[in-house]
Amino acid sequence: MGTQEEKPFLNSIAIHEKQRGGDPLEDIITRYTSDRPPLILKHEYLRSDYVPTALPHRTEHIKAVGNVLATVLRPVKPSNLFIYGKTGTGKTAVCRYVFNRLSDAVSEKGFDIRFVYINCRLAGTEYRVLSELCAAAGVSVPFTGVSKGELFRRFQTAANRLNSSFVVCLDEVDALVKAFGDDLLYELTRANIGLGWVSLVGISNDLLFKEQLDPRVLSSLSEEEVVFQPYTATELADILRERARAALRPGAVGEDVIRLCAALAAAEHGDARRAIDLLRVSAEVAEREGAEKVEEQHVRRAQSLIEKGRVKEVISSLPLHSRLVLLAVYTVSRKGSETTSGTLYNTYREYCVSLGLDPLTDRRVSTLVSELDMLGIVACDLISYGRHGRTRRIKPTIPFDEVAEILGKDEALSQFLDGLS
DNA sequence: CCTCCACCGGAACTTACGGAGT
DNA sequence: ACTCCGTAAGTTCCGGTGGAGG
Repeated sequence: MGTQEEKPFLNSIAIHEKQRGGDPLEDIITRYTSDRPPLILKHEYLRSDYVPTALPHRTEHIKAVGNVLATVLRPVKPSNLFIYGKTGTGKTAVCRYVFNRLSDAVSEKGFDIRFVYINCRLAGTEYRVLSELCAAAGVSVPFTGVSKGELFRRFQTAANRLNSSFVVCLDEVDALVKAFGDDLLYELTRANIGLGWVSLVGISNDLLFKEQLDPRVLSSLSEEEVVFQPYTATELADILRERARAALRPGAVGEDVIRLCAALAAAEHGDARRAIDLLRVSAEVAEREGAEKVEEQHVRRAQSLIEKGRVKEVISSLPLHSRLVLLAVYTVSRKGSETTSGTLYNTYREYCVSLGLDPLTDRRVSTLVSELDMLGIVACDLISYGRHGRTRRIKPTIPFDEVAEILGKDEALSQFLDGLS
């Protein structure tokens, strides 16, 4: 969920393309075999996870992070470091950039200091974070079956034997702590591995995250802190200009398109990742059309494409009961009545009964609704009807047709949509 | 001012499952 | 074959709670 990796936008675009008479592939083939160089020369430079050699407007941050970690070159254990900032402010890119440089410098000097980057949200569990640590220490561990304590012990013995030290970056560490508490962080900050040491670089995009930490963990983890501010529209434009220069055919994007992408992304918290995604998809749209250059209309289309793609992706990966709940939200609100937890649950239960399914409890449905809320496909607020109780009011956030289109693909669900669109 | 509805949401517990180790 | 472990989904239990109506 959340941020998107590479998406097959290409397919959906290709399908929408009108078929003219004759060979439907002819257009495409001539386009791809023509002598004219393609719009996009280097796809990888337009991926948001690519770490460029230069990071515009982040020199100060690179210096700050570098200053803290540079003691590895002595080699002395660096202070633990905490990095805060919203999504797409360059935290990950800066961290990886510094890691790359320092890792080279360290191996030139012949020290065995290993730089490990772990994304806690992608790893998902404490167990998998630990197993990535073990992998960095050169021990392979089973996917499951061993206790966390055992895993930690294996990491320590391996590190001990190698006599090496670690700088571990825990990206999106707030996700880990929210789900599993800060025990692992506590263990790591005081890990004792013989002559070596473990330094932590925690990255969080939740600014209130600190409050969830045990004071002991907090004090040792944030010996040093660096805060990342969101990019402004002009800064985003600089970033996009860099990427476009590296990735696209010269002259393929005008200044107006860069500015537009930057402005659209800046409106959404100055998220550089979104800005770059937007530019990439815009270029892809233009490319597929055989356009000479990327125009404003391509950007607009790319934006709605990204949004639709996100919604579709999220909804179609929902488990059955969540989809039934979602369906109930949209059908009830379609009938005009206000959707409260009670009415929602009743409709949901009817659907379950007519499908021959055991309905989940209201408590469970309540958390499913919260999940849908967090995914942004419904919107909830808590209201009180006084004597008549307190409940959540659940409102749809996406046009009914779009949801109906996606949910309707399921035979079982489409029957409930009949006569509503 | 107090009551009491119709839920919310935290926490502990249960069940099912799949893999490891022995 | 059997035990131990982690994960995921779900249930049971229960202590709140904002505010219209008494």
